[in-house]
Parts: sequence; structure tokens; C-alpha cells
Amino acid sequence: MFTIGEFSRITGLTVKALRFYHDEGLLLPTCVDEQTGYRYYAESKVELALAIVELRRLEFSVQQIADLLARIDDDADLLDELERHKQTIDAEARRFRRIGRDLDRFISHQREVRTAMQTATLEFADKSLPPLLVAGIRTRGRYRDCGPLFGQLCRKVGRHAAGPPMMLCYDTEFREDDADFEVAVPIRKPLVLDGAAVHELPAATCLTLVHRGPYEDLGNSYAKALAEVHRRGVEIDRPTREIYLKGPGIFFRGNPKKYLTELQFPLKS
Amino acid sequence: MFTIGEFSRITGLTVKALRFYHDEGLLLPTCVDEQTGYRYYAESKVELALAIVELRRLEFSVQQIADLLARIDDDADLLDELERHKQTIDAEARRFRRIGRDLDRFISHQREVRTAMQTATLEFADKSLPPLLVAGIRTRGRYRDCGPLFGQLCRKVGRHAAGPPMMLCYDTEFREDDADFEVAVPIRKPLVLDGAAVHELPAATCLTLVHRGPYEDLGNSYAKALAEVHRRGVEIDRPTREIYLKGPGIFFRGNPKKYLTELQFPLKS
DNA sequence: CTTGACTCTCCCGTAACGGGAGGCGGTAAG
DNA sequence: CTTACCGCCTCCCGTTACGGGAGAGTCAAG
Repeated sequence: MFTIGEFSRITGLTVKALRFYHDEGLLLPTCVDEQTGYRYYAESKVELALAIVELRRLEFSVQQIADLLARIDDDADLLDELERHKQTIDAEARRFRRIGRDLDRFISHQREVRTAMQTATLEFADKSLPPLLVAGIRTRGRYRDCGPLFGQLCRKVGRHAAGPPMMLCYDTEFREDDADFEVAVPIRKPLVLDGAAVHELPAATCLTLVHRGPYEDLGNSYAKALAEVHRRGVEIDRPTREIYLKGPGIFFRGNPKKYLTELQFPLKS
Repeated sequence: MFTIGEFSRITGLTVKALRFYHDEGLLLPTCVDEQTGYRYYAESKVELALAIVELRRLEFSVQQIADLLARIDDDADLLDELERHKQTIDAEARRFRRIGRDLDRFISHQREVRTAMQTATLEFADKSLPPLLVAGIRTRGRYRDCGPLFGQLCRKVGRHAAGPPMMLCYDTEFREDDADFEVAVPIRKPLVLDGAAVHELPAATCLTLVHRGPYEDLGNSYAKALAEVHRRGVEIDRPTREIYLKGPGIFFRGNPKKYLTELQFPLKS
């Protein structure tokens, strides 16, 4: 016969857990001293205790274990219960794998933002971009009315989104009122969406510039970029792209002074 | 401005959850009517609410989300936090995969026991068994002293066990006192264990018989099996094997009348 | 004015224990 | 014999992220 402390050291269960299992009727002490209330466990209980430890490790609830122990003889039921439990465990495993993948995407996006933040000192860069599959809604109007369109698009694309949202500008010169633009979001696989077009942006070498600050100041950065294009004597293809690396709609609304927008101008080769 | 019910329908969060987030300072209503206590949410809060939903789906705790939102500007910290979280998520994913595998083994063993139970009507069967890697402790003595040996073996092999324990009998005739036997347990991969030998049982065609009942009655089943061997005029190889499909030590102590033990007699070819 | 739908606060419950207070029992040292 | 200490007991509260429900007040329509 062991006291609860000894039994605890033998089985690895805490004293608290042993008392709890006693209360729940899961693992009864062999005898209890009527005077002192001390619990005593026979050596034969060790095996049961270890079985309980194992079942707990397998994520059975205390109630389930109590049921299993009670109906230990009814083999058919037992198998059913085991298989049901396996289902829920598998579902959890899948869920966590999925969360892991989603977190990975989130983290890599965040990392991108950080590096963009560090290089966003109004420096130009030439990037050679791979082809990019996007879903988009093209329209005519004023740029600043794009908000609701992004809302629509997000709802349509949902979890298929594979990157930050962007705007594609098809005009060859700046227009305030009747601009021809498309709100778009990268996707991983071709989808069929009604109300949104899925198409591929061709690979391109781009002159890029990361704009830091509120959207009202985008004009300055555009001016700088176009000046650089002019200085180099190159020509640009349409559509040009605006990538909203960090803005109000990405995940959190932050300080507009820290918004990051990457401007991409495809160069004619 | 939306009432809490409208906001709930828009965001998919329950009213209870919204009130809870209010209490926790996670998602404050835009304004609260001083008289009535009614909460009102501006449309601009929808985005934050959806972000919170997403972060909750990614298994961030409410406290973590509050922290993230508070220190949203401190990008380095944020990445660290994300990566720490990713670690724990990955650990959970691995844990559940492992549990799934262990449950699978448990279930398939249980299934084996069940089919053995159904065919255990003293029927013989010829099985062709693949080679089997085991860890064992060989000794001389009385069969009934094998209990502590199984204890030792289990502790040494631990989680590498890949099936029910067994006993190998090397004697060519029955001995009570000075038997030459080995307690063994299947393992998946070769291990180095001190105090236990790892070796491979060769593939063999066996005459098998499942004994149902307490171990004291094993003698009857042995007699039947040996009679059958004699009738067929075949010879048997050593060691013969006793597989403890269901007994006191497997997982639960059950009714000895339902113990299952498979006897395997390798036939000389 | 009534009615029904909505909202408020407050309290309890969940699962599986952990932490701690306050008290009892046994033992060893001073 | 007292004191100190260790182990055990019971009882109560705390954890997480809400859900359920009671009892009371509020809003908008008919």
C-alpha cells in the first residue's frame, strides 16, 4: 500500500490529479482511512493508473475514460468509440496543419513588409517578376472609390487569396475622374468567379518604388518614378501595378504614416 | 452605427463574444448609450472584428490578440511573436499526428483481438507469418515467473513496442521447473538495448490456435495442438510462440475467462 | 398602449486540474 | 515536553472563451 505521495511519484500523476480522479470515480484508492481520510493505493492500481495516463495522452476526456473502463467488456462499442475518437483527432491534426500553413503565409507576408519598410527610402529597384495569377474587377471611375470594390473582391475570393491586394492601372496618362483600373488579388489556382475575372499578369522586369505614407501623397512618388523613367529613356507597359503591402485593409488599420505601397512599372523590352 | 445584434450578424461573432471582447478591451463599441447601456458599433469596426475572427481561427488567445493590437507598430516584436506562435502550433500539429498514429495502432490491435475472439472456437489455422523483429530476454526457470521479466522488458522497450508481448519456448518437451524461454515484444526498428537481445524471428508457416480463457488452462490447448501435429505427421521448429493478445497486462485487466492467447507452432518444411 | 423583438447586467457552468489557506497526524531534534 | 517539519486532508478560487439563462429595461411597429 502506498500513500498518495508515493503513488504519485510512481505513476507520474500529480497528487492533485489523483484526488481529482478519485472524485470523478476514475481511479479509486484501494482503501481510505476513515479517521484521517488518508488515501492508500495498492500496487495493483499502478497498472490502471498508467493506462489512464496513456489514455489521457491520447486525448480521451476523463469522462470518456470512465465510460471505457465501465464498458470494457463490450468490445463492439469500444471499437466504435475508438474510431469516433480517431476521427476527431484526425480533424484536429488537419486543423492544426492548416493553421500552420496559414501562419506561414502570414509570417512571410509580414517579413516582406518589414524588408520593404527598410528599403523604402525612396529608392528605386529593378525587379524581375514572375507571371502572377490574379482575380480582379475592372472598372472606370475614380481611384478613391476602390474601397467597396476591394470589399466585393475579398468576399468572392475569400481564402484563396495568395498575397496582398493590388490595383492595376490601364490608363496611359493620369485621369482623375474616368480612370480605367482594376482591383485585383493574387490567387494560387485558377478559379471560376462570377463578377470577377481571373487572368495572368505576364512576367516582366519592373522599375519598382516603395511608397511610405498616406495614399494622398502617392502623387509625389508617381512623379518621382515617372521622372526616373524619363531620365532612363525607357518606356513602360500597361497595366502598372500598385501593391498595397501595408494599409488599412490588410490586417490592422495602422498609422497612415506607415502605410507601404509598392509601385511597379513594367519596362518594355 | 449598428446595434450589437446587427453587428453580430455582419461579423459572424456571437453577441456573447462581442460583449466579452468589450469587457476584455479587445473590440470596443464605437459608443455606448449612457442611459441604456446599449452598445453601438460603427461600420469601420467590421474590419477589426474580422481580423479578430481570423486571429482567433489561427489559435491566438484573446490576450495575445490584445497585445498584438496594442503593439501593432513594433514590427520586430510582432514577427517574433508570430514565430513563437508558429512554433507552438507546429508542436500541436505534430502532437496530434502522433496521437493519430498511436490510436491507429491501438485500434488495429483491438480489431485483431476482436477477430481472434470470433475465431477462437478451438479452431486451428495455418498462417504464413513474415519475419518479425523482436526484443527479448531469455532465461531459464518457471514459466509463471515471467511477470517481472515482462515488466523489465516493457520499461526497456517503452514506446518502440510494435505489438502484443509474446513468449518464445525453446524446449523440445515440456518442463515445469527449468524451462528455457524468452519473453519478447515486437519492435519496428533495430535497437540497442542492454539486458535485452534484439533478433529476428524467421518467416514461417505456423499451425496456430487461439486459446480463450485463463492461463492455467493453456495446457489443454497445448495438448490439442500437439495432438493435431501428431495426426498430421508434421514436425515443428523451435521456438514455439505464445502471443498474449488479450491479458491482464495489455491495457486493462479484464475477465480472465476472456483472455486470448495465440499459440504458434512453426512447421518444418 | 401593447406587443414582440432586442438589449442590458449578473451569475453560474464548462475541463482538468493548479495554487493556496487552514487544519490534522506523525516523527525527529533540542 | 515542546518545537519544527513534512505529508496529508478539505475547501475555495482561478484558469479560457465564451454559452445559458434569469430578470429587467428599451425600441419600433401596429
